[in-house]
Amino acid sequence: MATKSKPAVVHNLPLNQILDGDCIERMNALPAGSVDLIFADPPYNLQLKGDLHRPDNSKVDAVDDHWDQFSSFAAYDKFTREWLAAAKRLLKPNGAIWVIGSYHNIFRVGSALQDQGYWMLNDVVWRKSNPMPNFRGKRLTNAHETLIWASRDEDSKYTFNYEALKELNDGVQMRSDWVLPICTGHERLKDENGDKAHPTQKPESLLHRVLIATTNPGDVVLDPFFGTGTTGAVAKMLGRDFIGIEREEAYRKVAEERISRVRRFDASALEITGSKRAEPRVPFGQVVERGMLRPGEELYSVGSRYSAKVRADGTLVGHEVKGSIHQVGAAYEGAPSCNGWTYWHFKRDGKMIPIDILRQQIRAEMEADLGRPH
Amino acid sequence: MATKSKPAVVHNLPLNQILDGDCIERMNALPAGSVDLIFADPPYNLQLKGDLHRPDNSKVDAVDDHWDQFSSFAAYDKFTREWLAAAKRLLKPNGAIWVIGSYHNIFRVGSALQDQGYWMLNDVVWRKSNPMPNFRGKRLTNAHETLIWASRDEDSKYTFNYEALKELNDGVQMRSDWVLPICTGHERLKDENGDKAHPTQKPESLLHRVLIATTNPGDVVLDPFFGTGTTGAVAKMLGRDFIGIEREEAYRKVAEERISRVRRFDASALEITGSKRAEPRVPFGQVVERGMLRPGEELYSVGSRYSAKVRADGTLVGHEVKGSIHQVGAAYEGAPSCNGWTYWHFKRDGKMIPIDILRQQIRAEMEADLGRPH
DNA sequence: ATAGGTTATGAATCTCGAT
DNA sequence: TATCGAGATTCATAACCTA
Repeated sequence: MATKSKPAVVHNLPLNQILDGDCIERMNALPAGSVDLIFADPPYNLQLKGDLHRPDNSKVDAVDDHWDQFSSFAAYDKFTREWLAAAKRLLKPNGAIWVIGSYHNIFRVGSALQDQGYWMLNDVVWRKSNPMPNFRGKRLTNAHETLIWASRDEDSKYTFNYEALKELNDGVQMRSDWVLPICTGHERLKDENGDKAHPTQKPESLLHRVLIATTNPGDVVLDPFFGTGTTGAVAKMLGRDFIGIEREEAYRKVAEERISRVRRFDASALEITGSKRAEPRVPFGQVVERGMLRPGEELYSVGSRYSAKVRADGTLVGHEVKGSIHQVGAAYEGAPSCNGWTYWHFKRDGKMIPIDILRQQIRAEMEADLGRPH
Repeated sequence: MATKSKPAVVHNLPLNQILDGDCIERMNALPAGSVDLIFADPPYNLQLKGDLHRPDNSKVDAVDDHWDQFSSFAAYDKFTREWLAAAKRLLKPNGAIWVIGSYHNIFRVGSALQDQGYWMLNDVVWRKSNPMPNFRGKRLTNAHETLIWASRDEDSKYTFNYEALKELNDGVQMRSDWVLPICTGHERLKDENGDKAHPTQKPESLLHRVLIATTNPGDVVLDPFFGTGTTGAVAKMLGRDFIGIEREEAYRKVAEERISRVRRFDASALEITGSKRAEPRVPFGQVVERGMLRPGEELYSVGSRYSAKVRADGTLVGHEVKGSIHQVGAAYEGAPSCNGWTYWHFKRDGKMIPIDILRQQIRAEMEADLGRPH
């Protein structure tokens, strides 16, 4: 219960500390209307059945911790409504909340927020640049999580640093979808055995954006599911005060140690994120989906030597070959590889036009598009 | 109520028609368990206060239609639960549903789906490449909408064309975030005055992806909030049957006219990349029976690390193990399972050849026998 | 030292038909 | 309805290892 970097005086709040115990009881013991922002990463209530193995037969290290077990939706809803009510009481009138979740729980959380009179400002999609794939090929890769940003009341004058976020986003408005990598490498905290200290540690980049967007220096940020303390670490860096609540001793210990190592940034030291992006990859299927080429339409190689027909899934069928634009081109040419974008042409008004033109159109739209997060 | 392109016989379903009236009543009048997929774009229950003006003072043409007005969350929930229940009754046991929405309503919809026993498969984010900017700078640009894909029951054997979607995405598995432009240009339907015919017309590219992913040709797709008929138009193109329900006369008229102009793609363009799971099963014993491998011959794992001997009944004997090609491979690797077809190799002229080659030969012969060239 | 190849791993509601 | 066994299935990134 240490990790102090500043005396706790205002409202008698236990600032920059990690409280132990149950988050609902702890929140109810704090003074009402004293917190500027709450960031919450509650249990997701995953309902996993058996083990899952990768195609190489290695076992996936699943989230099977006791704190993620609920007996029913009703039990999960009860828990959710109780902690959200405690959170609302704690917020200042102009305070706001962020909650992160997946499709297992976020719809329950969102409904509860609305029912309790929170005012939804945005739902934000964290698009993971490196998600875990779907190993059995039975669903889409679960490549995102959802955050809800809501103010305490409909008429709250919430904090939103529009200009700062615009700067973070190369001068255009920040969108509701954020591309950020998951937490790995040195940032990922390990326990004594070298295993991950927490199964669901969030990346600091995510908290960085949340806190820059919706708090000011000196604000009090509370995290009722503190875990290994990402919220506290980023809050300290950015000159915000935090209050953490975490009932697992092991997590608290890791978090305290972590936060003690964090240095507060100079006011001038705010991070610049200006990584150049490679040209975005455009799947040929998008050309078909967007109706730029129709299923059934013929494509031709240079000189019309070969032709193949477009299918609805973005593959080609030719003479005894089918596959991607690259594969069919390579097969015809007897070559090990082939750039289908420059190889294939379509006919318009008697003219042969390379399909790469269509890719360029799509890329132009993507460029024109507002917002290039990250 | 026309737009027929095929006689309605199966189950006496009104195929390829647009029904008028209330969607709940209409759905309840159709036979239970008769529909493969439901795509629903229900009212979003937007809570707009006054008019919204752009910085140049032009007025934003908001969704303020009477059908989007609900007096409370309770009223919206009641409506949602009623139409979802009617939809569930209509679905075949292996049927599935898609619902699209925004943060105003999707949390209500998601909770209702879970409460009614639908089984969530993915939430999908439609990331708009060209969203409307946020004019007031008080929030993030609302640049996405959310779709929920759920099967009727937890144990439904739902349709998912994994390989086709992988092709659509340039050979890597499709993710849960889809970047697609909003509906504009020629695709956006206009009324007699040149105004948009429907405030929330969805892009055909979105429906294309949904229908390719989760239906097969000939499936019946129902859309209870048909609007201007994007679902019907794309279903017709892709050789699926549709049933539309729409209570607004004006929308029905636009939709009928629109769908009548759509041409179905020919069958060969609708064939998509298939699944290996659908290939006929070949017992390893057939390889031995046909003399492609002889009893007593040695098989080797990759790198010749392990070997085993073929027996006359199509089992293998190795070092202290015997059983199927899969069992012996799994035992050697200490793995929970093993695909013996790709694990084992035989030697010919000093080269190691995977036994899966032999299975492919047998399958090719089986195809030839059926008189189906290719 | 560097380049290149190999291995490890991440909030996951992850098979299906025959018996 | 439960059990059994065939056999289908992965992407991005960082750490580690080898030449």
